[in-house]
Amino acid sequence: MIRVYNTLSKTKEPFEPVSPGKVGMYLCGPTVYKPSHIGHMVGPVIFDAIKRYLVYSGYDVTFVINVTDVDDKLIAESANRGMPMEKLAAEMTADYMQNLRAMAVDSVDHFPKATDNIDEIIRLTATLVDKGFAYESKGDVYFDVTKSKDYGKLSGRSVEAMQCELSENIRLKRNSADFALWKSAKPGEPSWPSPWGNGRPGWHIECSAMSGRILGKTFDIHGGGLDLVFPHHENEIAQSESAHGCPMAKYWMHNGLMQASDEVGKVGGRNTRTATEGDLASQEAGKISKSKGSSAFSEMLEVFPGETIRFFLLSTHYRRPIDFSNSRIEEVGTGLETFYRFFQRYERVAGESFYDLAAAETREKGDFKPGKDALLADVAKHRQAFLDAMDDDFNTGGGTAALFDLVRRLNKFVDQEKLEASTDGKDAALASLKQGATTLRELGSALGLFLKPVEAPAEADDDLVGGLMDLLIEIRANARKNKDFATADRIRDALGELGITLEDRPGGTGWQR
RNA sequence: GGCGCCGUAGCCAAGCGGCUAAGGCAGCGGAUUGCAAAUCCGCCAUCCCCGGUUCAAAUCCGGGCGGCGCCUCCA
Repeated sequence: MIRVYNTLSKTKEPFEPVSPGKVGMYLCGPTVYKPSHIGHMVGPVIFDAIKRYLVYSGYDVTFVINVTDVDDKLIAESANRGMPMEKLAAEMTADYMQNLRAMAVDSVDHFPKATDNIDEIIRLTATLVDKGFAYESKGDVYFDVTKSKDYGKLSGRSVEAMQCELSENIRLKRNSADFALWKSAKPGEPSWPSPWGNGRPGWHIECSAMSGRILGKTFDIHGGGLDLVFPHHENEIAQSESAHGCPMAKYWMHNGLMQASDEVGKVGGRNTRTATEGDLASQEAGKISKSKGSSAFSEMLEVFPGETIRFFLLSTHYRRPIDFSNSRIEEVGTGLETFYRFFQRYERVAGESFYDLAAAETREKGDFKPGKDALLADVAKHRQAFLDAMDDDFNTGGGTAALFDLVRRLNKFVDQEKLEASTDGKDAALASLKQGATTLRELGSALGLFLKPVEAPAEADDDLVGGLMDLLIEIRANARKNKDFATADRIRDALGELGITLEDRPGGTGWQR
């Protein structure tokens, strides 16, 4: 039984989809007016992992992330750049998509754009006006929060508490907390014809329109950053539920926000990372936000592999805020190496790539009977620990811990059985190892990890380097055979200075950059 | 001011009333190695403070202290 923390109830609830077996999931995506920063990746990575885990658990999941491509910020930025809004939006959307790919976020079924859904937005707005929940005011249309009896139920605010003097520019509204569904166009602004004149959608309405169109009036999971609880999600609820007369989403899930650690910029002096890489995020401590500014995520990807950043994001619970710093990601990367080294080890021992293992795609199929096999008994135990953690509100931190336990157990097995020296007559041990590795692949896949080999730091002359390395290793092997350790160590040390590490293993010498 | 979150080892972090408080990074000791690297084994916390509830609390309640978020645009 999966349990989910619901912001609406502030408790963990058993996860039971509206329609048995089917899950509709909507995540608030970006407003595409600037290149994405790491904060934009948190939600997509987490909800991608959640979708994978739900699919793994046997659900048929439809996952939607919207792209808001018309809004005040877009209009301002495009004017700023002297570029049509559509062109700016297209460029920034492309940047966003590329970043998602790098993070292995590929479980999204729909990326609806606001500008492709203007008709639906107008229809929904008209419905709200017809039903008396919204009113027109000089070409604008506002939602009247006093008409929604439970307005504030998500964020715990009361309409009364939000009342304040109506200032000059919001005199068009009846109450200060009312928000725009439709905004009349000023000259030169992008606009669409509507019953209220030319204009464009307000900020919140596109999510109500698109989630309703694709997932239905009531769907299962609505996600987003904690900062969206108010006003964005509160207003979505007001719009959708007033228009449809039924709950918008059953579970509201909010991820913690990424914080830029104040040590950013100071780390790295010690070893490999240098000061130039120090300000991938804001130099300022505190939340990474638009107003504070932070570097483009694409630049970060030039320094860290996508999978390392993904693992970093998944190594803690999604509701917790995460402090970002380069050193933290480096540490996580060090931990990830343990897995990658095991994959290479597995390939040497088993003669097949870890990435070619056909793992079960559902937890049901992945279940196996360990019998009296001591290794498999432990594998099953760690697998269960992983499932228990994930079932408990998608505790990816606990889940990754189980993954570490699992590799360690597998490495220990390879050591004990001396599989690296020789596998002759060890078919049974190999079979057990394969089952263990397959389980690791199964669980990793459920989080969107270890999907495909990390790209080697590709250098054009790999053949040449490979040939030279073979030669050096051969020369060194001869030296070692002759107890000429001076020569052997000279070779290893010199390579070390070039950033190449030699590993003498039972089966021969290997190397890595 | 209103709403809310957090405080577990040097650092990150799981844990949500009851087994010896997961896991990662760093460090130390050992096995292995010609020496290393990798791997494995071991060591490294009574959970911010003070009260209370309970047979039993890191886990619940109250009060402090210390971080932080939202209330305006934000994933």
